[in-house]
Amino acid sequence: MANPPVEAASARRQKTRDRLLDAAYDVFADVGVDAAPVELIAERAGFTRGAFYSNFESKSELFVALAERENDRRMEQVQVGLDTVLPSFDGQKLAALSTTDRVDVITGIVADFLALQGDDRQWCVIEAEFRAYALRNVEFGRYLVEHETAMQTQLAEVLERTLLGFGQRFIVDPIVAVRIITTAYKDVTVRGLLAGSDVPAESDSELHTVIASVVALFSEPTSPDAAT
Amino acid sequence: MANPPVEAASARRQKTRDRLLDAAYDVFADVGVDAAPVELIAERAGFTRGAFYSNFESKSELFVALAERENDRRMEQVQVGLDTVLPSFDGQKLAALSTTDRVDVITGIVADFLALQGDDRQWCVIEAEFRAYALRNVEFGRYLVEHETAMQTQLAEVLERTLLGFGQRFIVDPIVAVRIITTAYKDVTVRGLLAGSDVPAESDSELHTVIASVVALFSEPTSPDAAT
DNA sequence: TGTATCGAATACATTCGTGTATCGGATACA
DNA sequence: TGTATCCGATACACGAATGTATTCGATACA
Repeated sequence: MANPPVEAASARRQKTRDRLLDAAYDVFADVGVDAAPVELIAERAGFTRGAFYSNFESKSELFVALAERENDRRMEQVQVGLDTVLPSFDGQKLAALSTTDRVDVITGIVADFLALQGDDRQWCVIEAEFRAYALRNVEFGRYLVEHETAMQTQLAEVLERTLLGFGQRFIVDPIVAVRIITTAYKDVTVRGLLAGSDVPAESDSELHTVIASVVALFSEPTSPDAAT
Repeated sequence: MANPPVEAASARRQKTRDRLLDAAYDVFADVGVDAAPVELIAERAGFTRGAFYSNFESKSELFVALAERENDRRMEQVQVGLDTVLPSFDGQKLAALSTTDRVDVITGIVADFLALQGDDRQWCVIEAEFRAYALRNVEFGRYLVEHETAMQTQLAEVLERTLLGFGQRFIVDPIVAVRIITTAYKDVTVRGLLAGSDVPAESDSELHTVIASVVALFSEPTSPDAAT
């Protein structure tokens, strides 16, 4: 699944490849992967089918390439995002914050993280396509789980470090806590989209409840006397 | 969306309609909705395309009909399932159970409920298709949210009643708690499918953790002195 | 300036899916 | 037993999408 291009393509070639991938992203979000004609993708990129078949063997090859590009991008974004956000926390005296403020901090991190990971309409649609495809293709399924696990591991580390700043630590596998939070977040986001882009207020409060609860529940003071 | 057939079809007609829907269920799960040719559906039902077009105007009409049939079926299953399960609890002295046993009871109810709601491979694939389609079709999106909300409301009521048997009650909107549980459940189920039908043990324990935690966190004793 | 190469456009053959119009057989009913 | 009706099968016409083979233009390089 992770095959870097062996022969480095020319700059020009790379550019049209990218434009085709950009177009595919749009088209897939608009009409779905299966329903998307190669011609529409090429056309929206400003090319003809000739260019497409000169750059990709088939639509499925492009699909996989797109998945890898998008997933890699978001993984990078998350990593650099964390590198810039985290230092500003580590130095502070997080321990001095009130419980409410702590939850706000966590909520902020999670929201930032998940925004980096992508929460716009198009990406949600694409992700749904990925998921549906993955359920019908074992190899892609494994790849997707791997990617998602990597993302969740990232967030888990951040939360662990932040909790540590509070003098807290998880009492369950942090990745489980992260999964609860992220799936809840996705659920709220998607429901908002499905319902027709209203009820943003309710969504926010729901999210806050979830995050606050998970954090409160799954953590305990690090002071040794509180341990089981 | 909810248009019952005005003119009652003949028994024969209804039968072929059902067989076509059954076939569509399989085919959609196998190759996806968009990629499914009408011919394949008809053929797998033991008919030709002629029968299909005699019974449905188009594939999208069949798609909607299928969604409604499956959703309605599961809603019914859940309702009758609850009617048979609940009485056996209400009479018991649930309050006498230990905390661990209580969690087991809740977990059992949730597992039963979600199994009724459907957790086999095919249904998961179909649901993913529904979701992807819903994100591209406002009307269907609203319908789907409505259905899911109805299901969640059912489970919420059950859990509320059961907690009451424990002398507990939710301190947040029960439907929010239910959503956390169900999305976590779905997540675990789908990840299991994607990873290749192994790790069932790990999945179970993860689920148990989630359910136990949510229940423990979002409820409090009903005794008035414990209220905020 | 000439030439070779690379990359996208074009044209074409073909396959695939759709939808419709018509046919044929079974069933119901007199 | 005859006849009408219902319903699925068959045949056909059309459009859409694919993939490939070839052409054409631009850029790189001598």
